[in-house]
Amino acid sequence: MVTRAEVACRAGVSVGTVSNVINKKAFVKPEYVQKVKKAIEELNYVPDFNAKSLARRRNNHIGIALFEMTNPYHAEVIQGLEKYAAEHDYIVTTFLLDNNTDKKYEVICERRLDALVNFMTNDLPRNFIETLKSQQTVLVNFNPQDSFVVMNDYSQSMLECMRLLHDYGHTKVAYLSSIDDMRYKADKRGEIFLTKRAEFGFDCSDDLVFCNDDYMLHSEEIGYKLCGRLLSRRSDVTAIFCMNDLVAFGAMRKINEAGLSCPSDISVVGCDDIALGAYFNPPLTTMSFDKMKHGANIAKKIIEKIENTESPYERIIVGSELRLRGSITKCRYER
Amino acid sequence: MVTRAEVACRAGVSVGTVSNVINKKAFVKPEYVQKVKKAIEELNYVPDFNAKSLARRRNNHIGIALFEMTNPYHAEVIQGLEKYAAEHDYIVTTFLLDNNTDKKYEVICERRLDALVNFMTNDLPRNFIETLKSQQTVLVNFNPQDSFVVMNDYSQSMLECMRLLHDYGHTKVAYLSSIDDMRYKADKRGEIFLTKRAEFGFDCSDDLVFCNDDYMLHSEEIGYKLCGRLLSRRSDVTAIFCMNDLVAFGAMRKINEAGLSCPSDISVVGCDDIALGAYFNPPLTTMSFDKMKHGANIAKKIIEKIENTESPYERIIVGSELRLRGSITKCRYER
DNA sequence: CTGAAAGCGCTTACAG
DNA sequence: CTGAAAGCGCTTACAG
Repeated sequence: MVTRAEVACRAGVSVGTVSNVINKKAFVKPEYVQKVKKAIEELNYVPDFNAKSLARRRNNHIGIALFEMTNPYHAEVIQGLEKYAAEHDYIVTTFLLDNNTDKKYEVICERRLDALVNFMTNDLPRNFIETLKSQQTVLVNFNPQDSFVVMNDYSQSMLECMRLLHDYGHTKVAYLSSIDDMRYKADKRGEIFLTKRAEFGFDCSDDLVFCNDDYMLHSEEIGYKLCGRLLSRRSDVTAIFCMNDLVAFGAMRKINEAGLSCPSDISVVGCDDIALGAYFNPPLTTMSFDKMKHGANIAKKIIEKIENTESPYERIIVGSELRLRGSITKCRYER
Repeated sequence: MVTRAEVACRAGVSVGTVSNVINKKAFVKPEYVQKVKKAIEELNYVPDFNAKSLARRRNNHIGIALFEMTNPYHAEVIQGLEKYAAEHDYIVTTFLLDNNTDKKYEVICERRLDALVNFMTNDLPRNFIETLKSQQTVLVNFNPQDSFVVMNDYSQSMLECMRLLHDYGHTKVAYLSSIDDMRYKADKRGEIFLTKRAEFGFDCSDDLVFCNDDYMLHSEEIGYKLCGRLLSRRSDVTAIFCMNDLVAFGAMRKINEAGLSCPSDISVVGCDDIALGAYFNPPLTTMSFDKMKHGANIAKKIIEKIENTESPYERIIVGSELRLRGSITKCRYER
């Protein structure tokens, strides 16, 4: 490996000067600039970012805490995030916190990340967060007082969809949540469904709401399982809100296996508009927002905060719109 | 940030000794071990992995070159890879090479990765590869002479499936490839289809084979597009092999939109068995292999090679098995 | 404007 | 077995 010293030597300048031409921080006599560039070219010199990091005490490294990599929703958000980050010389690495988490908390801390985005649904240990804070790591989706908090505002499209189902004559409308009971009520979607369903004339029974109780399950499995419970408890259900598209896929599978049909027997609505939703049969109605742009926005906030500690933590709110597709239709009892 | 020096000071030993107890490389008097551990505990000391990397000239960092993050196939493989890697103290970061690639090649080189896995379908520039080699980066899926090469052996399940379609009375069988003409023939699946279809009595016309010609498209879009071409050219087709499950989803969508039905009009077979395939309507028949385990195996080979340069580059071959589901059935003309 | 030098937080021969 | 010290490849005040 050729180092900066060799470049300096060949260019006949000091290492500091080489740094200055590479980082364009200070003015360097054009003649030297040329010499240095030539030396870099000839030696095929590639700077060592890790050494740079140590000296600058900044890594240009953003971490993402995830439970599973196979959720296309996160994949799209991360893709947008990593794209923006890359344009600003940051790399982003994902940490799977599905097992052996204590060790992984350590690993994350040791890497001295500049920022960590939390996409887990369960809580992370307090001392882990404290260590991160003491390292000045910029946090996303931890406690509001010391991190950015990303909020999806589904209220408009949720209401729009509820109105539509009402107009279609549905009254036995269920809700399947991939998060547990407590969180479900805090989640905007759940809250709106709970508080507004009476207004739309929906049946307000408790047994139309099902929450996940097993953290190890993937969303599609959750949807499948919860829909099974729903059908056995309330065979009169005619429409289902699902907390995300994967839950909806699981529910649709269960509906098919039960010998029923979506949408003619049961309408299904998902959330997040992952790319494959439009490819399903029937295509999935869902609440959509620009996930790539959202990811890029998160990255932007993070980088601003890293490069200017003064910039405040705030909420990042994203709106959504209803994407109407074949998975919902008029209530069968209305025809 | 508390450093190793402070720990040493509080424990009344030298930094070297602290290193020795942390890394367990040399025997340290038990009394000192205790003191050091106590100091670490009290000071809440977390080692700096980047500094360690610089000194050891090894990063414990594996990179993955990807075109898109939303392909669930790669997601699963990467998940297995990252899990194994994490257990061995490596982190893995993905680099999206979908745009601005020159800059990203630089970034990758600057990070001094210990290994890079190539999941791109197009070629990477020679000088990029050369730089990586000069850095001793362990390569996967580059040229066979200087990298591991991962091969999926679909031949058994491919033949099994061809036999089944034959038994079901299909003769107008198409193949949709998400990679271009040249690569398609080199790919095992394509090769087998091409060379064996006569044996199974399939129609051997060229216009039953369609290859992708647009690198910017995602697999599901490719399947949708190619299936459109296929249907307009050969409305008599009764079965379709798709190069992967996403291509199959695209094809199925097109079939539905054309007013046809899968499988009663056209049987569809995918490849890779991504998790959502079983959730489709109809559930997708596909060629399956354990992607997590496969990813873990790649990680294992990589780490062996990093930690023992002598260990040779070899081929990593994975077998597959047919996963029979609802998307294929008897040829409609046979009933 | 440029060079010499200290420093970033570790590891690792090398003496003792 | 342990400590002092050089070194990893950069950055960045500080003189000049």
